[in-house]
Amino acid sequence: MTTCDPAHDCTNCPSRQTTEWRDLTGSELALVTEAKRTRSYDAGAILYDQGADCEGVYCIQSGMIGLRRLDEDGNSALVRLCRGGMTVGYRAFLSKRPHLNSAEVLTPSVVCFIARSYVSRLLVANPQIGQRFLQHAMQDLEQTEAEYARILTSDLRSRFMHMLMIFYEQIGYEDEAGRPALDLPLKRSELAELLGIRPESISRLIKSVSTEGLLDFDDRRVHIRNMDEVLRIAGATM
Amino acid sequence: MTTCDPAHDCTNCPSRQTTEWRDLTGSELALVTEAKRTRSYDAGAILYDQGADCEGVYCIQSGMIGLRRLDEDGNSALVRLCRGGMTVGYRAFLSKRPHLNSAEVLTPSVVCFIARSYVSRLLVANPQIGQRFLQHAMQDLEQTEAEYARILTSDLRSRFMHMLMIFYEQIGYEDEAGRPALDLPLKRSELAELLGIRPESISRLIKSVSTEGLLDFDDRRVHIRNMDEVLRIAGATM
DNA sequence: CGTCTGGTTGATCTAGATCAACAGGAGTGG
DNA sequence: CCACTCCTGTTGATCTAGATCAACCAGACG
Repeated sequence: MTTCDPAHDCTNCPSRQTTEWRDLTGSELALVTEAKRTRSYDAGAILYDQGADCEGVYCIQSGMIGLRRLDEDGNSALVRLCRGGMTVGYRAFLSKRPHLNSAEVLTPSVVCFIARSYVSRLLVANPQIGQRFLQHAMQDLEQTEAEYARILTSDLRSRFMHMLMIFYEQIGYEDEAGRPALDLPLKRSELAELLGIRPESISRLIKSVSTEGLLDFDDRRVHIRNMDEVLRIAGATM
Repeated sequence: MTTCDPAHDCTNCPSRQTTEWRDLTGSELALVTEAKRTRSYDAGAILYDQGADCEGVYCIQSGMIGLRRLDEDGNSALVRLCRGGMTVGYRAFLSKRPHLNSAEVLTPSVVCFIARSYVSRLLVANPQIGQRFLQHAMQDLEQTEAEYARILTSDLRSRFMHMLMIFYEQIGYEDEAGRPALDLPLKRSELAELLGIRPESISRLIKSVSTEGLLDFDDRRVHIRNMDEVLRIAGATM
């Protein structure tokens, strides 16, 4: 399921500049490099379980991690997606309480684990890190609240288009014909879990926007045929 | 619309113990007492507008404030309720960016305003305050994410019951007959905005749970007739 | 007295849920 | 190699929860 690859060195890690670790000094970096455990994970692997105590934080180098929330009745929802350059599991660390979500590997990923004790040490050594965590929390809060407001006011089609545009911003490209395109990193059922609907409804939604000529879906590949209209439906504030 | 009442003194303010100001020392408290502006607001007043720059933070002494988000199409949703002992407007202060929501007075309220410059000074003088703000952000994030997950997985009836139970925890009491009861602080249309539905749907929802004998609604007064069942529908994790 | 706001009700429409069937791979094991 | 199951996705038929539009009612307030 997982393999270990200790070759990575945080000093040159390209992801680090976007994480809370960007302010580390040379000696602190050396500490992290020594402390971290780098591993590759296949899709389906679990970084940590909802309800488990926090053992440390996870720095994503590449791949996609989903934060999943399970309720009492066994319903689950994907509440957040995390990609390379993001740190997950930090909230349980800061709050000193159990994880509220589980972290599931959605696409093959390379992730560095840094144990709680080291993070604590770094936090004491470099107060800047605390600031970065605060910023991270604020950013997560803004994003979640925006999605929350969107779900209360917008219909499904608008939320679906918005989700696609988020993906496009992150991993969009131009196809051979110069058209905007993207390769969805998730399967249909995961898209459904992000929107809080059933997989069947995703199928029908895709079919309807396809027949209207807005987008072309070929398995996970999406070609955007009418960007203006897609953006209009998704809503101005992207 | 509003009246000014400078008589309040933060030193004895009962709300302070639950806010980020709980760690203030004597001299810092004196600064706040001097800096703050205490006012009474009627329902409908606006503390700040979505998109406006942050001028300071608002300490709620009593009453209920709603944070409202407006989207491009003019749809609005109530994304958060804030009561006495809570500080609002702190996020725009921390992020140094415009307010993402507007703050609207929902029931007559007494609110202290503390200008940005003073908050900055306090933040420098007492680093504990920064910690408190981080905790506040983390708490808001937890709450919003929990609601977000709930909306994705639960049906309307469950969310409605959950909302009522939240109110009950905060302002519930026992009626003459010893039954659990509460007085809703909001009008029907505001309840609807919290759930992202139409006022007509709230009416019908109330009618249906009433005829089932779960609850009695008399205008804004609610008597809970079958607490076990209400809790079951609301979901275990309250 | 008229007007306005907040709330309820009725009739109808529609978006998703639900349940069931089925199709195409990808393994897996004979 | 084939037969098998598992997994993912699609489609169809039907049902239901809310939206929508319209009417109406009660109280507050000029």
